[in-house]
Amino acid sequence: MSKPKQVTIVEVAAAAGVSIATVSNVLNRGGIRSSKETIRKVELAAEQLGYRRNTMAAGLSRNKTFEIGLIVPGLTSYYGRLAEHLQIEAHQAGYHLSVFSSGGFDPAIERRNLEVLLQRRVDGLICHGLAMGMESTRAIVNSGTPLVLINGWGWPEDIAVGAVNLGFAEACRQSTKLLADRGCESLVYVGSKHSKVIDEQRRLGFEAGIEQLNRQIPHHIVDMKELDVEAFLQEEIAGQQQRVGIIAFDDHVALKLLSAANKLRIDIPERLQMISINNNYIAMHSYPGISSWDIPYTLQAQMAIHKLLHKFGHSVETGEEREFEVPLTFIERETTQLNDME
Amino acid sequence: MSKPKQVTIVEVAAAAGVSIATVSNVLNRGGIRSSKETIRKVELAAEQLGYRRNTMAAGLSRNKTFEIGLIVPGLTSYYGRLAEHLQIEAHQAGYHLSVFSSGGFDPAIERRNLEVLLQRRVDGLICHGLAMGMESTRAIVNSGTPLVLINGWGWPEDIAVGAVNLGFAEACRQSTKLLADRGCESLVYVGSKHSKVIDEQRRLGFEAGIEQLNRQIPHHIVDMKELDVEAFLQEEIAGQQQRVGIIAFDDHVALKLLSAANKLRIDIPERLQMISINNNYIAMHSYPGISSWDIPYTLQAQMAIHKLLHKFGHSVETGEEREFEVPLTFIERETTQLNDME
DNA sequence: CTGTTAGCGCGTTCAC
DNA sequence: GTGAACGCGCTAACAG
Repeated sequence: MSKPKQVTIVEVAAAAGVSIATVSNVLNRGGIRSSKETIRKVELAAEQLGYRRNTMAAGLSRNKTFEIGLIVPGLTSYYGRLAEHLQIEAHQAGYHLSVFSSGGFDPAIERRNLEVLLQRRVDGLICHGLAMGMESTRAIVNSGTPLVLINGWGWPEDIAVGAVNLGFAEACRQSTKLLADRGCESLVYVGSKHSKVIDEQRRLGFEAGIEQLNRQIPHHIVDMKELDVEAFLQEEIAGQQQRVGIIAFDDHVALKLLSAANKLRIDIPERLQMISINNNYIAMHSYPGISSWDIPYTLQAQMAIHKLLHKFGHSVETGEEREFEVPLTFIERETTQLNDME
Repeated sequence: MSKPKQVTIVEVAAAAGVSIATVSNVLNRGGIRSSKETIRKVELAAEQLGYRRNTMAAGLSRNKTFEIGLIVPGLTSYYGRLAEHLQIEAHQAGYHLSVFSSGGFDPAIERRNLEVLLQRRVDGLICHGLAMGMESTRAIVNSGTPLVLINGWGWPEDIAVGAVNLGFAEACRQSTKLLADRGCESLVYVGSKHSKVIDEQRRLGFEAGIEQLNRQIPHHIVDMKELDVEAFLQEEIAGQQQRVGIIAFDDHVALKLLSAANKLRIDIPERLQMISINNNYIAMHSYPGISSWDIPYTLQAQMAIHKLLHKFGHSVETGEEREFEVPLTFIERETTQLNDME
């Protein structure tokens, strides 16, 4: 069962009593160089017949699709919001964004999605943390399709026209300092190895933060995946008299820690302080509220889209650097606010 | 700056020393009716030249795009996961899914997305809870593109070929009963009017559940949007000696309630019991863990895709009913497990 | 089995 | 200002 035939400009032209070229002119460039009368007739005919322009034919003909492809590891939480904002920015520029999820860093799926997108001849590509490695990426992308990376540090110039990176390292560095200032006598970063590069950035920032402290301070790095949360907290906090500061990979990790702490009746923020990254719904509405680094999605999305538009020849502002760093904003909540500060 | 010219079958044909039709045959139907030798030559040439089939040209030519459009209100949490699963199912059937977010039930954006999708001549459409109303929907969709609704109750046959609906009503009905059985002497449904139809389903289920109880029981319905959570809990629970049962619209709403309850030191589940819908990360990892209704995403996605495939003529199993109801599964956690039951 | 040819729907010259 | 004609890259009949 094939699709019912759709209305084409041929039929509109016939109905309006003009040629197809005229119809194309009117319906395309808003009726430049056409008489008012003609415009009216054409628009009326198009309206009545229910004409809808065929994207494929148009794209084929002018070798431009006005489509941007996005590949993200998933569509939940952070990735989902990013996708939404990118879509908005793309629309605003007259493009539309096709969103593909690579099912959590699966190289095979990622590769297939990339292939699909290139076969559609998208004008540009935005990828979040490529999983498949740059050798094969290069082979695929060398079609001439501009690629912008999000959270891709140190990629060679010949594969990506630019990158928009979140300032995770800096956020973690400052968090370390802040927790130390708040009187934490032991610091730990609870990461998530699964998200390779972005976990690494956080770790680097944490280590840099430790280095910069004026004093020696016990610290270590653990991974949420291989962590018995309650046992960890028991040992880390309940056993000692000091105040411990935790930097959590993101709000999800933070929630787990927080729940365990609540269960163990650990006093927050007296005995345990915590900072997370993402500042999503969880951080805002958990108890106690989690101090967290907010992500400026709009700016991030704008930069990514603008880098592509710039490559397309549109005149838009875009950072000069190939790697643009988007700073996060600290939102303080109860997990770091000492009671006597209220 | 236009795109660099891409390799076409013409060039592959020349390189392989065959005609373009042969190339098309080999590269398309996996080499049916072609000699081994020819296949090898063509594949080699294609490989070396970096040929990549042009989806637009193919689609234009055969009047079929193998593309399915999805419109959801957003891309976070439930919607994001739904999109991911739909994408998987679509891929498995040889289609790909273009995901569009309508920015939280915005009729204008939804309409524009629909328009874009139809201009792309997608083979089918999946929409989650249409916002713009069926009059205008009908006008748009009457292009002959099959439409499957997700969580669309009671839509006329001429606009959608079917619907896949989650059993919210039933879940809420059973929740009501369960809470009553657990000794709750007062019940309240905390909804979210913003999500019209799915809120309504829950409400109906709640009311049905109340009706079916053997005894009279105080109950009412409130909306999270216009709720001072702490004041609400104070009045509802702290002031009385009875045990209160709450059914929350989803895990997000539940988290807010839970946090307030924790803050007020309300004993859960002795004084307050709670059941939510969605069973996402929050329900699983909050403290105490929230009893919640799990959504069978895979089944839901399969049904939706299969309804479309069926319409396309593929022979797949699909429920006979136009509206297929997907049942939720109850996952019990601490918010309803009385201590003496451990 | 392979090649020839006629579209698919639209954008874009050019003449008129 | 308008219309005829060609091309975009590919598929689908047919011929051979």
